[in-house]
Amino acid sequence: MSKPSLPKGTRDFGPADMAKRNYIFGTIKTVFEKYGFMPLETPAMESLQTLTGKYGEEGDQLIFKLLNNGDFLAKSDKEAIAAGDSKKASFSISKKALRYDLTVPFARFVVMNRSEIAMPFKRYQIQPVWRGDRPGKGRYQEFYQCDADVVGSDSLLNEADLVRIFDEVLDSLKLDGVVIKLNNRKILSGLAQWIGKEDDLTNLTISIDKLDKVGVEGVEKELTNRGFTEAEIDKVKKFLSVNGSIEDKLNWISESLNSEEAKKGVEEVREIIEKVNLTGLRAAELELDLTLARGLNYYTGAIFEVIVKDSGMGSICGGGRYDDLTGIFGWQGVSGVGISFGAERIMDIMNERELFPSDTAITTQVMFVNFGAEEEKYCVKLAAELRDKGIKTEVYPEAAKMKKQMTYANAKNISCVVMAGSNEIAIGEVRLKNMKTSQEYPISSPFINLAGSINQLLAE
RNA sequence: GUGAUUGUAGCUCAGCUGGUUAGAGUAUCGGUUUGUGGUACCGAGGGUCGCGGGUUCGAAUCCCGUCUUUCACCCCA
Repeated sequence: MSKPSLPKGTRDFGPADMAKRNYIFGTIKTVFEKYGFMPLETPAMESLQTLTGKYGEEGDQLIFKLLNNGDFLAKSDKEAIAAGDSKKASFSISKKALRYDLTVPFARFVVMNRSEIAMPFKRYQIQPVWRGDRPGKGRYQEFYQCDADVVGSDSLLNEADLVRIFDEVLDSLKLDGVVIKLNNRKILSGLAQWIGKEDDLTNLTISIDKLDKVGVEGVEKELTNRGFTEAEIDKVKKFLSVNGSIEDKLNWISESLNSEEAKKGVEEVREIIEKVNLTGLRAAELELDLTLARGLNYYTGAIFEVIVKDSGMGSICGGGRYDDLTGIFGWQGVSGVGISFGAERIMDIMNERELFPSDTAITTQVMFVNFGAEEEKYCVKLAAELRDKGIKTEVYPEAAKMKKQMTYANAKNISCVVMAGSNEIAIGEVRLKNMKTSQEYPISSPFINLAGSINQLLAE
């Protein structure tokens, strides 16, 4: 019991991990800001009331609730406890909970600040969220989301910009084989109408969404289990088998589905693609994937998902348009569209492909060997000079054995070591050692020349 | 939430069907080398064998519970 440990599904981020995370987050942030998004942060905890009921039955159970401070038992709902009603009882002992995603706190923020916000409002938010889910590979109870949303604008220019953001971020990170998948919820509603199941859109989309995982037979089985008839399933299969160019697919839908809703979806897709094509994309491929459904029910228009070919990984980004984001907080009719980057998965792929530049790791560039009290004074002054010139510098803090100091420099991957002992100081020079090649150079007038020599050496 | 799986030194792992003082490699520290790291040799420290209970003369080893890890399903980022 004496050894400390982390709670399940959480991690520490050491200096090496932090360097990588900062690199990814920095890239995302830069691109978001380039497109006019502004930063927002909300508290780690929200009122339990704000969060419950927003994520469905299952989601509610995954919310981390915070116990009230003080004598919470005194004010607890004894009846509910006696009756074994955990859910009811929990409200009497918990008023706050950790945020479960960034979208609901954002909606809360928009509603609370509606008089001050200039619409359309574009914000981005990069913060951790918490879910009491069972952890697994690439799944944690605490993880970061990187969201960008636009609310208060129905224009499809927003969708096109978000597609460009996907492209620009992932291209900046040097990821190859990026495919941005696009679909429209209205097309899926049209499909549901066509087969006469407009009331059962949820079951339909959940089943279709699994296509790339379980294949056509799997989807067939899913639909059967969810109470679809053979005739209905045949229509779904026909829909799933449509292929060809984007234009071919869109034409098939307009002609075959005979649904106003679907036609509207087709028009939206055409317009988004047209607007994206005004500039084109740097590297990513834009694809119309009619089977893309995404589990989240609140999407009402465009939906996006981004994958990396040959990564063996699911989607790394997602997003879509939702009408009425703020309706749950009593402000109807505010439409929004947003995207989210899956930073952990992006990091996994980049690690696998070794895409992190070597200089992302933050380390000292120069270390001064400490020979004793007098020499130390000299080195501290010289080190200050180097720091003023932007060189990451440290003086070894004690006059330990040289071997120990060199081992430290080596372990920390410091590329230059400066030695200034009494002999060198007496004749007005220091020795600069290149740790990669073991070569040493005498530097005279170090207060003038040392920084230049180091920069030259670091540039090699 | 369901079914499996894992836990022994800082790290990676041995430890046969229960039997004295639980091992190795690596890392750390010290020395060979008191102004020179990444190689070599010598030596040292470091473990309530995940935690709790049970069976037994005796448990790292068997049984039960619990926590943690990993994997599939469910769901998701």
